[in-house]
Amino acid sequence: MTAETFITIGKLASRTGVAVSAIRFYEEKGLLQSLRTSGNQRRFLRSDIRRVSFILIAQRLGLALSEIEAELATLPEGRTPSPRDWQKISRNMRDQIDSRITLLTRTRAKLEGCIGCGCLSLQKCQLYNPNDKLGAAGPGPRAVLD
Amino acid sequence: MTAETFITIGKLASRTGVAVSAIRFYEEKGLLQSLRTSGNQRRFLRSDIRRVSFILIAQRLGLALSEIEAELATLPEGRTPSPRDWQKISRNMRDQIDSRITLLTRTRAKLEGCIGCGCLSLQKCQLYNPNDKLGAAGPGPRAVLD
DNA sequence: GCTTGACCTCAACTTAGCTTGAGGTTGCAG
DNA sequence: CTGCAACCTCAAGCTAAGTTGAGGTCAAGC
Repeated sequence: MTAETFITIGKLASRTGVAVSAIRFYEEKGLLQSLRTSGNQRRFLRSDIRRVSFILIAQRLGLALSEIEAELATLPEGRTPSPRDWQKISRNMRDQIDSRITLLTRTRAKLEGCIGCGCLSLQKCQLYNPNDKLGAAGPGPRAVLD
Repeated sequence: MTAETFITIGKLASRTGVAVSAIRFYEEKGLLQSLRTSGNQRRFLRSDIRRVSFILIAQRLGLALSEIEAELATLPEGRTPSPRDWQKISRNMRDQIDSRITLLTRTRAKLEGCIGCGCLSLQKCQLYNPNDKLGAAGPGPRAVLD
């Protein structure tokens, strides 16, 4: 017998550590696809384990599900992605990580000279008002560090 | 006339770039305190501008409001915090940033050797299953990269 | 001394990312 | 061929972090 190509939702859940309900949710959101048995049960590809793992890692990096969906959309639908497919997506990921590290490093540098010196309350503070446009229009705390 | 010690909610909002509704919300959550006029309007300390700025910066770093509240709780209530107070909190902050950078750096390193090589779907993958305890109890995708 | 913009409360709504529960069906092991 | 764990759908609920709106009050400038 050939190695089973399809796995149940429960198997996908236990292999990735996410709840069955979360997997259904991801599918609903378009991050996963599945086939159905004649009895209407989902069947996933083994390679979806990797796909879910990727979702988890990307979430860790702070990506929203919608952004993750965009990344995953570059993978071939329906067939098992090749290592090369994953490598490409992985490069994007590394770039995201790089820029997050850069941002954090810069923030840390500013923090040293800013909260430390007590200038945090001044409008000219670089850390929270980098472009001198506070009190701008629009709701939400969007004026900071963008 | 002495410089005004107290500012209105609108002033605090415009000086920090956050919405008035958000400031009320922060107060409700215990991140800010205010006095009231005889007519029941809020009056904040000027130093609350700094406090709100801190909230915004901390949010940027990914802290939840509840965590930020914990940080802020180490500041003196009711009186204007000294530069030294802020320096202390700023050190904590820097430590948090440091550990986030470390985590990202490690994740990047693993990503190189993991998604890149295609092992992401294997249970032994370090990246998504560092301690070999997948399928653990409890809801949510908590088994990954903790 | 009035007008008007800024302020007040309270309740309901929003988005993201899920979980929980009710009520019903499937599929595999014995 | 039966029992029961695992699956199904759909609706409702939850937390975080706010926003929006209704209905009403305050205070400061003319």
